[in-house]
Amino acid sequence: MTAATAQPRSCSVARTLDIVGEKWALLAVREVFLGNRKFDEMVRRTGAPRDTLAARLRTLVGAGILERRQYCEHPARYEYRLTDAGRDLYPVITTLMRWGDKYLAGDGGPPMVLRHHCGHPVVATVICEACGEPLEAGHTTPLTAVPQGQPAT
Amino acid sequence: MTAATAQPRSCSVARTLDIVGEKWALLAVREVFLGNRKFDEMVRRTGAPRDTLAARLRTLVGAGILERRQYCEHPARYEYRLTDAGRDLYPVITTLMRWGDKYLAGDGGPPMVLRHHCGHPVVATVICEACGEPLEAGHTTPLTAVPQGQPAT
DNA sequence: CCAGTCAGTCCGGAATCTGGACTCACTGTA
DNA sequence: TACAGTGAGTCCAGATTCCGGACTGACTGG
Repeated sequence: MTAATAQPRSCSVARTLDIVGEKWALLAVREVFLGNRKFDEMVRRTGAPRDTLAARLRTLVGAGILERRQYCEHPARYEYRLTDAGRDLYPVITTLMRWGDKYLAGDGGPPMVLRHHCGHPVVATVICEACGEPLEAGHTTPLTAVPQGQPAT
Repeated sequence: MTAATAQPRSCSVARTLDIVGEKWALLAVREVFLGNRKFDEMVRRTGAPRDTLAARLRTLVGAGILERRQYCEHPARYEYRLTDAGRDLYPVITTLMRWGDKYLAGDGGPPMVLRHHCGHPVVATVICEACGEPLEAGHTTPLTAVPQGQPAT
């Protein structure tokens, strides 16, 4: 057994991406955050193939991120609601959004702006909970037995 | 033309996911953050198929997130480094990590811990840059012409 | 009666993913 | 000199997934 057979790193990022690491999954969650909880509405707003979206929603429900709830008996109609775990994905969505706003906005700025209840447009910033300082790559070091390379640039 | 033909929402989240909305892409970026800049090392640490990783790295370089740099002439050897845009993905990675730490950690807690230079383990928190308050789904409302549903739960 | 909504399923072809083998061009060890 | 190992990929064929569009079934509203 040489170094070539080293096992992949076990890490929360990888585990999380196994569930939501796919375009349509996260876009479905975005839609629910925006208040669109119905299947057809999500299809229209995301542009996902109906088949694929149905599969993703099943995964998300199975993972405890969304809850499928019947809101009408005849005919049977369902809506998808965020669980606590789903609501905790909000930071992921907003940080993705901020990155896109910065690097992919065309002329005329970001295509969608959220307003925070403080009155300002939402600009999501990530801080270290302990000290309140903005998190930067160079300011963190891994604390694991698994060998790492040099700390990030 | 009925409502059924409504165009998908144009949004920074969707645009960003077109680039990094795939498991291996983000795991490759994670590796570079951890200091592993070489192709073979990334293959080992992520577990990605070499082919797929090579394709993702090309995409990431094309998108300006990574930079492919030759560090040895004979034989030709390359490493991948983060650009400014790549470094700005750190918040995305850390928020994904926090979610996984909370919902997917098995017994014995998170598989990897980062230490912030303040001395504490990193716990990434997202705040509104304007007011400093933690961002929550219920505290934001979309400001767009595109029709939305009811605000998120 | 007709159109529309809603929540999907079904289909077949296209695209992508996967693991493994293979290629060069070295370097380091025996 | 031979052999093993590293590094950065490419190539392949089979499996899987994705995609768009058509379809279903149970309604509602005009």
